[in-house]
Amino acid sequence: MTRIKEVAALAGVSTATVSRVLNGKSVSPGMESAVRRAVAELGYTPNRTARSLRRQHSELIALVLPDIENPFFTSLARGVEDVARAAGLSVVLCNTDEDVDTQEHYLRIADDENMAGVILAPAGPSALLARLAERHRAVVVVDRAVPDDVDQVLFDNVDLGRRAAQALVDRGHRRVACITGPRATPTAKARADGWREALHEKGLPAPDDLLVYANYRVDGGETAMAQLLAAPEPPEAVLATNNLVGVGALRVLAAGDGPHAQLGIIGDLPFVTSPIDDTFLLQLHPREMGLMAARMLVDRIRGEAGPAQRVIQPSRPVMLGAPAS
Amino acid sequence: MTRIKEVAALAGVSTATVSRVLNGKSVSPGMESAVRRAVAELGYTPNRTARSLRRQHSELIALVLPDIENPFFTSLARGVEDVARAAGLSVVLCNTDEDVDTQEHYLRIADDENMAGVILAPAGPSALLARLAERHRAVVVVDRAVPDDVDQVLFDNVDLGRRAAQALVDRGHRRVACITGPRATPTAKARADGWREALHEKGLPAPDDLLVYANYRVDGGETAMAQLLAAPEPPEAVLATNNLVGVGALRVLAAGDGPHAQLGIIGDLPFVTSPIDDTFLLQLHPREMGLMAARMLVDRIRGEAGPAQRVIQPSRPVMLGAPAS
DNA sequence: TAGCCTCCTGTAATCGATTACACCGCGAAT
DNA sequence: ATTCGCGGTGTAATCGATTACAGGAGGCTA
Repeated sequence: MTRIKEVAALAGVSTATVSRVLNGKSVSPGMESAVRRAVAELGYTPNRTARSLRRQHSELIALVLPDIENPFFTSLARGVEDVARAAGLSVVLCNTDEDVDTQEHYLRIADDENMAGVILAPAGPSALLARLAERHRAVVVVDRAVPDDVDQVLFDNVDLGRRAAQALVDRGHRRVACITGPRATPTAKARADGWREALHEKGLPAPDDLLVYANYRVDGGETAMAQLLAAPEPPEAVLATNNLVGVGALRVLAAGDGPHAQLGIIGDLPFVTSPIDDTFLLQLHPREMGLMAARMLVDRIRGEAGPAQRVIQPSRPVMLGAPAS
Repeated sequence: MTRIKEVAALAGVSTATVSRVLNGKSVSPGMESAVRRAVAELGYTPNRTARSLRRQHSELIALVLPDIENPFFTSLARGVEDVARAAGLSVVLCNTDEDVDTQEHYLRIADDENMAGVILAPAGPSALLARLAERHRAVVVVDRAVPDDVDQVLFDNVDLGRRAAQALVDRGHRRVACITGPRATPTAKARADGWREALHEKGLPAPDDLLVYANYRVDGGETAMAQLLAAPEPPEAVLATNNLVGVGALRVLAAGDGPHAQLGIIGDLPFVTSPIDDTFLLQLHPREMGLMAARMLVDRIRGEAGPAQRVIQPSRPVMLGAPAS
């Protein structure tokens, strides 16, 4: 591989001058063109490890996600990637599998690699996160709130739950169930809280047997939906609070060997193949969330000061197909 | 952040000794325990940038993919990630969007960052790939063959196409269409070749109007399927040669306002929500492919010599639900 | 007891870039 | 004509680890 010394030798200048040309510092025109010619001839690109060591930060950002197989997070990753690429940064993708230790492991690596910044969708509370933020490393948290004083891009989860449940009630349903994520997940709890509030506001009961905590995956949605439909008095409508759970619920409905129920889903419904005319979708935009988070991160990396921001990402209610009679 | 000097000072030894303890070189028991105590007390972890510079390679591997939103590739990524993590490596995920220039850009970065290795699902021919391999950097190509002399993990695409088409013919269909990927994609062409061979072997015609080239995405499958079903003499069965195209085809069938056709899909059918009783699935295992590729890469990083390997990944035919009458 | 070998240990070189600092030359100001 | 200032340049320090090399202590052999 070519080194800066060889470029300097070929151009007949010092390494300092080569470096200055490549970093846009002022250099006399004659030398500049000599350097550029040498760079082109040798196909030189600077070694990023050496640069990172000297500059004390690399051109990498870490994107730490709970589940890279969930399309919600891959869309988010896509958004981050697009902004990062435009800013000359590369994305290191880390999968925590919802495990806090793994999360801490990757945050530590991000630190030890002198990465320029971190975007984290937390699997749980993190001690390292606060330390990173304190030493003013660029950090943005997405999707799930943390108490720390860092930039965050979030949904208003209570509001999401409320609006989705309201939409189902407004279609005339009185027994509206809710399938949400694990009890320990604040996001899941908040959306369920919204569901409960909406029912109460409409003067409807929200009994415990209409609320099911499931894992936030397809099989969780399947199990929960089957359980709800098998009840002595099945619900008229069901709210699934995330996209994978929604897919599971849709599968059970599509199998069609139980009572029917209208479905509401909070999420982005990727790769659905069944007709979903009668489904209410409160659409989230993970890609936009990723774009926003990455922009904020890039601003911080560029040195933007100021207090930590909390950005609430909007969502869009969509009715798919014709409403139920 | 803690530096090795501070650890050395606290333990009362030289930095060399600290480094040796951390890298498992022999050190006297007394010093070793003193160093370990100091490391624990300060919470020291070595700076990876400095280590990479000295060792001439980092603990990162690049995974360069054409489309991180395609579940096929996210499953593959998941497999790579699992092996990498176990080997102490982190994965840098790069999305080429099927663009060769972007691909070269990322390969160059992998080189400039002194990454330990690269796993590439090529969007097209690459000049850098050969150069990396020549300088015996660890490289593994997945999913799409390249002519270069590097390790590859592939499917036998002609065979996949043939077996899937055979299965549809064996169910009694005579007009079997094929939706494959872009004409320029060798994988797409190979699977279509297999389809053609199967029909010919069965003494059936494989006319051009039964072969549709689509983009390898959901909308490509939708358009192609709609086109096939709208033909004056629609096919009795349709083979979709990748999972996203299959999703698109399924959507059109599920909408149900055209003639019916039996579907065959080569892929891994993620997140499908419609009943797919009558669908033949030739199941691919991208996660296994990722595991295998990462294992081969790790072996190479550890210094394994020997000629470049070509591993053919198996697939499993699955009939979903009851066969058509 | 002298000579050698082994095993640790510390000092300093090294990886490859960026950049602080010193210095040089030239034009402007006095 | 001297001084000052300034833009441009090169030399060498620097980032933080790993590791080549030199040297010292101790055990073993002759």
